[in-house]
Amino acid sequence: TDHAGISTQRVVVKQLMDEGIDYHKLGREEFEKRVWEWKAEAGGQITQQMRGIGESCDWSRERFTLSPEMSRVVRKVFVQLYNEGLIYRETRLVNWCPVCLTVLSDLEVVHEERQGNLWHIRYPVAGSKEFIVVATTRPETMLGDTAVAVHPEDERYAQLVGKSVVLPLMNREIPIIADSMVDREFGTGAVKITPAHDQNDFEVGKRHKLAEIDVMTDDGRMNAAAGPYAGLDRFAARKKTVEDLKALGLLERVTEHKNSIGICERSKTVVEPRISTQWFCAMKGLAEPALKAVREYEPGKENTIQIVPDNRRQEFLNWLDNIRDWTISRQLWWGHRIPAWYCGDCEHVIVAEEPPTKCAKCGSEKLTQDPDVLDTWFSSGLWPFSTLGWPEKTADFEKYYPTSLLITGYDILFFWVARMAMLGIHFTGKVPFRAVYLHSLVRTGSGEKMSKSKGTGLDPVVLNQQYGTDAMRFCLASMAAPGTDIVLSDDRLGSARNFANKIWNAARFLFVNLEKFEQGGTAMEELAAPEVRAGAPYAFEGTVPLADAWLFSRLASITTQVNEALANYRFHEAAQGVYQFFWGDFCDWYIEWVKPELQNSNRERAVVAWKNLFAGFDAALRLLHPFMPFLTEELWHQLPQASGAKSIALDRYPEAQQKWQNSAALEEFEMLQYLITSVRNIRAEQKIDPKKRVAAELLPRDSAIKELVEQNLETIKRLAFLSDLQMVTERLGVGGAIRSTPRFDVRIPFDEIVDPRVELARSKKDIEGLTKDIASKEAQLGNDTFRSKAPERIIKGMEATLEERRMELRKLTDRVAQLEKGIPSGY
RNA sequence: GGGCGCUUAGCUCAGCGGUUAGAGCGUUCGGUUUACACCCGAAAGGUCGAAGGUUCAAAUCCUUCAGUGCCCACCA
Repeated sequence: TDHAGISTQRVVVKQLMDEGIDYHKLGREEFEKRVWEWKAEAGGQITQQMRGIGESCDWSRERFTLSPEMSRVVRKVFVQLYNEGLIYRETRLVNWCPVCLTVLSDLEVVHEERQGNLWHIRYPVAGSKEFIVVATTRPETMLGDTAVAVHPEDERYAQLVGKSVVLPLMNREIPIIADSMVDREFGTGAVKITPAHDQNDFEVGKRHKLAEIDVMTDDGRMNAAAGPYAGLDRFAARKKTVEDLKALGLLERVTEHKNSIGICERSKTVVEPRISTQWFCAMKGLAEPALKAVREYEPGKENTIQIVPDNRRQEFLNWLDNIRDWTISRQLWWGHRIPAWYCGDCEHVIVAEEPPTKCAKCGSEKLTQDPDVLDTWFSSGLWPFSTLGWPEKTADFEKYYPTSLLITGYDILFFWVARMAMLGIHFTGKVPFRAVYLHSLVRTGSGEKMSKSKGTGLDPVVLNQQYGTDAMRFCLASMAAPGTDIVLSDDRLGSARNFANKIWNAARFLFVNLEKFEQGGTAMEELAAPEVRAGAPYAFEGTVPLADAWLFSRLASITTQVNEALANYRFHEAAQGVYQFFWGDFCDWYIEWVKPELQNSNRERAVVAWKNLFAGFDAALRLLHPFMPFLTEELWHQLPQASGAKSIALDRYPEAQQKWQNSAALEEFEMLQYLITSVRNIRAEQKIDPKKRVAAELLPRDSAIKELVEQNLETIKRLAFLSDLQMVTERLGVGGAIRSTPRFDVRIPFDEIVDPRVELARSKKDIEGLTKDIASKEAQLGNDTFRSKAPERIIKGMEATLEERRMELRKLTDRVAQLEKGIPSGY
């Protein structure tokens, strides 16, 4: 964890204020003590939360940026950068927060488009009755004006350049100068120059050697230099100056103007550009190698960094390309004190890791340390190596650096990731991480960024209580498509909770039935599938039951799919894959299918069923474990084969087994699924009494399918709720509702209460879809260019389906004709 | 002013060159089949923002446009 300089200081300052204590009066040392006390509580809370949501960390390696060890690294790094000339101290115009009372880096200033005004003010030209009209968005800063600038080639003002104006309200004479920075098109083409309060003006001031008159205090009020306005808040001063100008007849007009305002990221106050002496870090040289490492990334290439998702990579490169120097000092008390001392006698600056006793230049002992601290991100930027014991060549450092992966939100790509990349490479010569995964941010229902101050944040602890930690984790993972943000909804969370519940219930089914089975005298251990841990299903010698072969084949593809998704940081695909497998395949089909087998009076067969059931469940739990750690860990330990193992987290993650792939079983099982679904569909469509078992007829078109159905007849009858499934050899007539595939037709005859009109409507609708499809396929296959250019497998596949569809269409057309001709009486 | 996204079923979103476009929720119909109603079974619902273009083939690639969101930037 980092010490979060500004935010933490703000919190504690406020806390003190509530107690009626002014932190300035408390003094630095006492204040720091208070912050440490606060940190002891809050810091614990954060790691508690992390544990609560199931983050799996090596907690023994927890580090804090302000610890003595980390602080030592910070000083070492600072001194080295200083000696290399990369850290320097300078007076320039910086971003100042009048509430936090500190300088801010460019990144800590967020820009907001706001509706403002453009005030056109008359500045009287000295010794004449003329005016020059300037346009400004910040009239209060005119109190610090030291010139008026026009464009050198602007004919309108050419004769005025070199003359001066009398600054209204202050009655100070200031020059009219020419500078090409002025945009002739904007406003009046004449600009007031306030070097102490505007970046552009500051530069103009430097070029023309203008005085810099700071008219504000550090907390955003007008100071003595503002004359009669002294003491007024800057916004009150704006109002007052405008009123006074108006009274003097010097306000020509006011127009509306949209402009972007810099806001302090923490306090949300309008940031004030202010002249100040600060410490800076030169970035160009540091950025270059980091830029190279990211730009030259290729899989496997040494010392490069992969950024995921890819579009963030371009963002990263653009930012580093245009990087500007980093303001690293902060006027705070909570943080790493800058290791610089000033000599009270000769003003020499000493930068050292340890406090010096006397001035290196004049020997004076009157040394005072710089009161400022470093930007929090300075120490955070050292994280990957500072935490591993650098600069010592520790075993940890040797082993874990460069780290493999950094996971963080994209909102701190520049703040943190870029700085780690730059500093890591600079100090160790190696990239700090080989890959960066930038995850989505969770947004509110209306798509806004969550905000504590607006109260629109979602508390993970509350969500955990409402839905369960596993459900929340699974929900987040399943929605984490890279490149888009997540809008958490109750619906989605609810469905994840239902999933957790489903897993729980499936387990309950297993264990309840296991109890019954064990009473039959089989020991738990005998049901273990020991080879599962090595990635192989146990009961695969000899004849494999179809459903088992199918399940493990499905498992093989899901495992491949999940592993691939994880390797490519496509967590949502992984989560959705396991969901589908567990609920759709394992629960809805497999468990239902093997239920009777589990209590089969044939002991041997029952044992096989149990072993495979456990093996499948085991694999599913393992696949699910990263998403739902608590539930899976708990359930896994109850499985027979888990005995002795420490933790599912420490056991192996499933790898796809080639030998489980079984396309024949897949195809056969799907055929039976289709058969069962067809019957269910007819039942539902025909509103057959759900309590009524009906008899159906089946016309198999080849002996293989006939055999297949015969072998699984009892299961099919059970799952399709049939009293009988009669094999027939003759073509099925219209006397019922029919579903067809190329390999079989199935029919429920009319005497089982079937309404021919429903069947007729259904057939007509099917014909419509088929006709359209056939037409489009025929058109494509009839196209010579398609035939010559499209790949063979596409053409072959399309031809085959076309043939099937045509056959189906013929059958349907026939049936419709017959139905229309002779709907039995009574309907 | 630059850059990056997004626009697909009523809602929230996947899919991002190939054979009748998917999920969850919602909706409709049916259900006390000894794990689960936080459930089971079945179904309806989309000319994939608009217009052009590339291609044998486009939701998927390109261009323009229209909405919308975000990031970056020193237009007073």
